[in-house]
Amino acid sequence: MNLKEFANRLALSQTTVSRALSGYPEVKQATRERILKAALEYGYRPNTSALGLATGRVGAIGIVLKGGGEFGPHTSEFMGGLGGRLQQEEIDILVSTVDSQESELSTYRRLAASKRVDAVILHSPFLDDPRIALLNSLGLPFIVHGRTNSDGNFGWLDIDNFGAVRQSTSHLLDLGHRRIALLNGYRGRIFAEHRQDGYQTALSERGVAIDPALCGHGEFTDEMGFRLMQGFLKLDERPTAVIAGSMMSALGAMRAIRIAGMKVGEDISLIAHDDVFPYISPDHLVPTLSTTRSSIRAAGARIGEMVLELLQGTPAENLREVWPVELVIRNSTAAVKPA
Amino acid sequence: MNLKEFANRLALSQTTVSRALSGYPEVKQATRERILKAALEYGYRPNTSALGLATGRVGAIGIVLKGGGEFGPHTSEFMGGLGGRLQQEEIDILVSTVDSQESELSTYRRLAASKRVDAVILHSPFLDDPRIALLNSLGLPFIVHGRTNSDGNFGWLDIDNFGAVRQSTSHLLDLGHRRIALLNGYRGRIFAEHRQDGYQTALSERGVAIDPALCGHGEFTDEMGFRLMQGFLKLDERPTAVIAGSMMSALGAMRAIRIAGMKVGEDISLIAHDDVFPYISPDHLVPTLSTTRSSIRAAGARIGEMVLELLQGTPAENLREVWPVELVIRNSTAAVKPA
DNA sequence: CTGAAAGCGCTTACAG
DNA sequence: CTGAAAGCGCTTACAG
Repeated sequence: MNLKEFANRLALSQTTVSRALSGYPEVKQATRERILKAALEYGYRPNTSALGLATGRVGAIGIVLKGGGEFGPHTSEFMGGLGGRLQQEEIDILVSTVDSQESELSTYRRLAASKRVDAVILHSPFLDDPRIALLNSLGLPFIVHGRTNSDGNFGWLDIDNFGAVRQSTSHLLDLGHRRIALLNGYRGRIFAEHRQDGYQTALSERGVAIDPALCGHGEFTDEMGFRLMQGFLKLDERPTAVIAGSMMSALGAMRAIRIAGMKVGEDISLIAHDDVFPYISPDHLVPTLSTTRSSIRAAGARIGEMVLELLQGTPAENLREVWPVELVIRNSTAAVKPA
Repeated sequence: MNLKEFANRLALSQTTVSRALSGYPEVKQATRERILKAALEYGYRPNTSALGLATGRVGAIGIVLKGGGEFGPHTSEFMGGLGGRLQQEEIDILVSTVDSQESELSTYRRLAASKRVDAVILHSPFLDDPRIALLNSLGLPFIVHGRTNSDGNFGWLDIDNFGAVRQSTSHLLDLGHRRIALLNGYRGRIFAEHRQDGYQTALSERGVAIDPALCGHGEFTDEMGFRLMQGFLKLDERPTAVIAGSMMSALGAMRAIRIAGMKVGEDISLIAHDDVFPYISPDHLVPTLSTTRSSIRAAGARIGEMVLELLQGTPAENLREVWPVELVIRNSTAAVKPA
């Protein structure tokens, strides 16, 4: 059923019906109520394409994901939060899959030229990120999940990765550890750089030298945590403590430690960054896992809100947030064992 | 830039330009080439909303996810495959988040009434699924990932869950196991019922009684695998073998087994269903893990293709596939230890 | 092979 | 408070 037919049934003009449905003030209360009730009854909804043509707004927010690796648990949780917030305004998420950086850029061009979305969300930014300049030149509104050094006036939300790892490293130093390994993301990604900085800052503050052999880089998966940890354990002088970038890498690291015949929280201390996955809680591991905690789902929800604010006219420079990260001590961390 | 302006620059009519871009045959080859080249140069793309209004096709496929639990690794992999296939036709995935069965149904009504998508993908069907009847009555084309007993003419793709678990159970029986536990999904979901049937059939074939205490139900997560396995290990007569529903539950089960001081592949045999996650390979576990294998990413890609075929007019009854599942023996399965 | 024009289903200035 | 009509940017029957 389209507006014409729906208005006819009510013996009203399309104008009045449209205004009532859009919440415009100049409709008599009684008329509005009658229209709203009928819309529910007949299941009338404006055609999105027509609405998009007439208003320029399509009610969808875009996110571009690399088919290979970016459909993971972090993205899922983030999208759960994002979608949950957008759902309240009946805005959907448009996911475009790409297989390379190049096709990611051309996808933004496509989305902008065809006016397929009202805004996009950029994630996992690099130190200097070409996507920023592109989106600005396309005039496609966006919010960045993370930060970047790239020029441009845009909103973003990031967690304090620097502070998180600085805290966890300091805590391990307090416990007497000096050989502390870091399971980090790939270099070039801002969050990984920030974590590296936090790690190095904490070590430098105590005059502990940095050993590059203790810095691993990879995806935040069980398998990568396992493999990197196995590498650490093979070192002549193995670490006595590890900081894992995610719950997934922590699980992998714990497997490697156990298989090597050692105990987490006794032979090796472990702190993980916890993005708060509903299906894997640090309290239910054995031993319970000390973590730096920040809900990526909550970040997704807040970014959804920021996009809505952006589209309502809030200037991008007012949409910038750094979320603090909390260190939660549990049983996976202990004083270093005397040699 | 819109069509009018683009056509003006080329000194052609909108009609000719539109036809050239849509690949209609009645355009002179030279003209078409000139238009295609210019479109690339100027970055012209038809406005999706206008296209949607004019043609009734919007170039997006919908999928509705429950915000709570359905944004997980299985969904991610599936969507990676789906998106990868649809991307080739520049079709995007529209994700709508909901928080209940009820709001899922009303979301399908919204998507249909507002013509927001060309088709939807239904997943994790129940034995008798109200969504089927709704989508049929809405006239919204759809493909089901999984099967259902619900009436209605629709296409679907499913893996042979019955055969998979029947095979793994039989193999464990061949190895002399009689106490075999099953980490299954929630009852009511078709795939879980099929797996249960495969399990029971294999046991019955050998005259082995079914012990309900050995049948666990839950999400396919590390944590759920861990907790259910801990429960099994506390039984007076513990299982000597376990079939895990996913790699995630297998990892959790392995943790529980190790923490209990036992060895996988010696004290307890383990077979997992492997949906083939790129970041967790059964060959890299210790011990390597025997699995029943079927790529959920490949299923996503094929379902993307099936949706495209459906939209091109292939009758739904020609779009039905059951994929066989392969049992791969590795080192986590061994003959039962003499008591 | 090419073009002028109607129509897709809305919103929104403008008029009353 | 309500309505007639232009316009958003395409596609496509119809005419040539």
